Amino acid sequence: MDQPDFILRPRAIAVADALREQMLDGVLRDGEKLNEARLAEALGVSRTPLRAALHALAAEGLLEYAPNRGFAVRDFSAELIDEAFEIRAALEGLACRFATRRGLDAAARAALEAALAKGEAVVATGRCGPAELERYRTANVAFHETLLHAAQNRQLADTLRLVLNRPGASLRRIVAFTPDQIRRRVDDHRRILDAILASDPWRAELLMREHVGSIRTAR
Amino acid sequence: MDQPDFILRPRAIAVADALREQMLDGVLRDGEKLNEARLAEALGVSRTPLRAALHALAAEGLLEYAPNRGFAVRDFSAELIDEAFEIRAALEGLACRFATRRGLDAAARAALEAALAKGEAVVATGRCGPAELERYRTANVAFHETLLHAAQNRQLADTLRLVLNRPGASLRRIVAFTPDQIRRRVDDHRRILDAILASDPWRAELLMREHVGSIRTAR
DNA sequence: TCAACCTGAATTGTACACAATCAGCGGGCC
DNA sequence: GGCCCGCTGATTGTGTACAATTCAGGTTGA
Repeated sequence: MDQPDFILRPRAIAVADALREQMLDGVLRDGEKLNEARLAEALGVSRTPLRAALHALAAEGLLEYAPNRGFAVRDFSAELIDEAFEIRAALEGLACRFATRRGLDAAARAALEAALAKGEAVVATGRCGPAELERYRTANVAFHETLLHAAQNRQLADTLRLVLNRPGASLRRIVAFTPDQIRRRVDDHRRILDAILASDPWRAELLMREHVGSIRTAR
Repeated sequence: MDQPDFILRPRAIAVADALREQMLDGVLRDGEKLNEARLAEALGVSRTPLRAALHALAAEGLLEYAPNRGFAVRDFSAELIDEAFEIRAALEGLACRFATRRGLDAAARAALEAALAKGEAVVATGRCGPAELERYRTANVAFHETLLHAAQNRQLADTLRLVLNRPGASLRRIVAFTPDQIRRRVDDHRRILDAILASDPWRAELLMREHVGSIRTAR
């Protein structure tokens, strides 16, 4: 949505997106060394835009870079993912406080209510097959993204985006697999929204922080 | 220290560092459009490594990028700097908690004590001329960097580093200009260290968060 | 007067060729 | 046998040429 598709995106940008995707999907394995010539051919571009993308991804922290030795996929062990979740919890808590302080506009409020309702509808089924999990996942992503947007803080959005791009720390990843767990997480969302609507920034922050932080240990 | 100087650093890396420096020093002005050909000549390199550096800096959030339209220095208004300080406060608070949870080794403890003693020595003079401010600045940087290192969390270090690189949010920037203000900030450091040594992670986090957050409003 | 539209100069995006550096390995030396 | 040295193929780093796109301006037409 940021990039209208009638604008031809430079290959460097498209390649960076593709690689990010491949890392999230696990096509590129942890610690894997990236050979520029082979990778360029596989992606159908020359080494020039590829290298620009690699430098960008290294700056984002997704790749390791050693001079004259090339790029390698950074390995995200379980411990590192735990760390990422704690950072994510702190930053999303912040976003929640900012959004509360600033106040929700009608659109944001409607979007949050809709996401919440969708989650509660999943809970109401009492089931948690693949279809339910998928519906819950999209509701969850919508809830968190809407809140981040409502914080209207681009620095925070950028910083958080970097953390969310880490494999294993993505918003897409859900940790609730039983009806009770989903119920608990949707209930978290309800309370968070209540705190925001009650204009209680610190409570909103605390609840969000706890909500995200609980993912870490819930594995 | 990360990069022994007998390794010849690629131009792309050196150029990125130089540009970062120029942005912190205000040589490159906010919002300024960067012309690749001119910039490359000014830095004495070709456009190839320059463009790699630009893509990296854009990924770090220091530059704006628009396809086919090039790179521009991101402008950091007072409001954006406030936002950066709130993020910094949250992340440094986190670092403080991690360091406490993990426990300080002898070297870290000694370094923190030394930085603190240096700050207290400045306070003891009762003066705050340029020399005192400079001594306080180095003590302050040492205190915060040591703590970040002691957290032993590379993801957090990377994330925080990005925020610290934002012009105006740097560690080098000090906000205490009267003896009383310096006294207060050194006293903050003392309390933070006390909490860490007392193995009180949450108090350590809270104190650090307040300490950094107070910079924002202290302007 | 003003908007739409050419047009070419400036600027960015990409490919490729070549230089610099590294990793693996075999041979000589102690 | 173990260590150092220098070679060689492979890989990364950089410069340069050219293609693609944007932008400023002047021109034309309603």
